[in-house]
Amino acid sequence: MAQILPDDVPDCMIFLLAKVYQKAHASFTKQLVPYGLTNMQHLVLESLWYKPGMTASQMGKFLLLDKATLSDVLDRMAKSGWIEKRPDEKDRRVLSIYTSQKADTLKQDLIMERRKANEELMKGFSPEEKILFRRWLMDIINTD
Amino acid sequence: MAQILPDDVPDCMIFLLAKVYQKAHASFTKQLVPYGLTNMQHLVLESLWYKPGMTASQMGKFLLLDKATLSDVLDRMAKSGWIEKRPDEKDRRVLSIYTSQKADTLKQDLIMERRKANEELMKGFSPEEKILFRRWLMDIINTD
DNA sequence: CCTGTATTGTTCGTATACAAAGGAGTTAAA
DNA sequence: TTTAACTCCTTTGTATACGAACAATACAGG
Repeated sequence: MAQILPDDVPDCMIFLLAKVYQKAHASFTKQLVPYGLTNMQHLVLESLWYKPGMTASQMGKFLLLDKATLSDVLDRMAKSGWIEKRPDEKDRRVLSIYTSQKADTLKQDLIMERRKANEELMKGFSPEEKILFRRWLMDIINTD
Repeated sequence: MAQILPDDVPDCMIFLLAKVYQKAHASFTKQLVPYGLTNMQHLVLESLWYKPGMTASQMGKFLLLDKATLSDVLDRMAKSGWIEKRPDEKDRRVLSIYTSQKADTLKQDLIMERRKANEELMKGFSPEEKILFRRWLMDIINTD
């Protein structure tokens, strides 16, 4: 266990959160290289498996992401064959998003990779600590 | 307190960490608008107040940031007058970075803004919980 | 039916992020 | 002292992120 951060630096939770996320993100990114997926693209697939046929707008609300961000991500994923955008017949403004066959074939593997990433990240925590830590993160997100 | 995240979504710590960071980042970004600074630029200033005259390379190691990322950030900050890059006379590869007068004038205000952001983010936590939460974040960063 | 308002997704502009490659400078070893 | 290896910073290419402006569409009220 390397001591990367000294203890006497100015106390900044935003910095610590950025670094924890950076670490988790980098680790999961490496895990996903064999699949040719990014972290964000994996997240989109999981969200579609959770709620198939979501519109871009619904997905943005679900994943708390700006529509501009999502627009680019979905565009790349459609081009690389991970998802399909189907125009809605009732409302021609809307695109319903579906996972592709290619994505569905890898579903179990990809879900497993996420579980592995979770375990790796939290491996120093006891089961009780994991639950409390997760609870605290949810609390921060849901506060205000 | 709005319930943004339902409880039955797939368990993904990376997503939760991303959202917690996203929230903290967005909040601090708004706080910094009156100064014309970004979150990252504020971080660079704080690091320079902690260790004046750091080189870009040292700062990258200190802030755990890629040199390519930092190169752009420092360039923008030099152009907008927040920092000064001074070539090192001993080693001409190196640039020593110093805060500008303009930055130093606002030092106390800017440090106060960070403190305020910390408090706001952790306002639902007891003092003991804050300490434990911070400890856990540091542990994750320092593990491996 | 028609007009003002709201919503959906795209595009633009700016700022992170980081891998990889490149140019300039330094150092160590032969 | 020459060269191989290393270090520092920049540049390029790709992927997030998000505010703002926009075109197309939908809808509510008059």
